[in-house]
Amino acid sequence: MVQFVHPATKDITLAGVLSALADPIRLQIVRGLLQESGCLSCTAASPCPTIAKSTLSNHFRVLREAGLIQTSKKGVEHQNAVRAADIEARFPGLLMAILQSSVAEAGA
Amino acid sequence: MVQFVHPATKDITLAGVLSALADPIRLQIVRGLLQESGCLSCTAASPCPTIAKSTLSNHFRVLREAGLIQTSKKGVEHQNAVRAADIEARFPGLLMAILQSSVAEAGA
DNA sequence: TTCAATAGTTCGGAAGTATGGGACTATTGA
DNA sequence: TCAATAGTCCCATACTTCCGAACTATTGAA
Repeated sequence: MVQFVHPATKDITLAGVLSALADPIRLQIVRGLLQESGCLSCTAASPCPTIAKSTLSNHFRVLREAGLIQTSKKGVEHQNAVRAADIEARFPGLLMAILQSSVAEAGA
Repeated sequence: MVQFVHPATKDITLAGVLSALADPIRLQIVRGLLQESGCLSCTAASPCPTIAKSTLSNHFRVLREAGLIQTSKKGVEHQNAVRAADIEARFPGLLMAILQSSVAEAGA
């Protein structure tokens, strides 16, 4: 049975998006989610295995509250997906610009 | 006599840019600087007169360290300018996307 | 049904960060 | 030389972030 949990924020704010993605770990989580067809459990989406579970949970909470991801629960796992369409509707071009900058930085 | 002070960061990082602009006051400072032909003193660029001088000074330090602005000293005032070309060279499209999102948010 | 395993959340303390008041520096103009 | 102005520096308080430990919820097996 799949059910939505932790309903994501209704109103996505710019400050929320920027401060959420200002953290390199959260940015990598979002990048990972978009690459992997957009659905991963929390631990699977972790960019670094040494991060404490509680810290990771906190990062996902921040991403949810910023309206960047939506989480549904399937069995014991949580499935996380980027709300790409909602973000694009609210702030056209923003997410892509940030992700491209992230690629540019990694490539440098 | 004009002289450069507080040399701005050499390497502009994405995390630095995002966390600097995640603060609404700093984002408004950058918007204000770009509107007013890009040069304003610290107090003139303050979006809100009730902010403490020390807090404002701190915001400008963050913007400088993120590489977003350059500060030169002319007499008793500091002149601040957005390093638009440097930012564009490092992260094409990023600053414009953020500023347009800011306008979109304010208009909503 | 009971028990263990797994996935996340919540709590609390330690460490880091932001805010603003007051003292300080530097420049100008009287 | 003195007062005024623009910013910076320092410090105390308040707020965040990180992690370990305890907790909840779901599944699957004995």
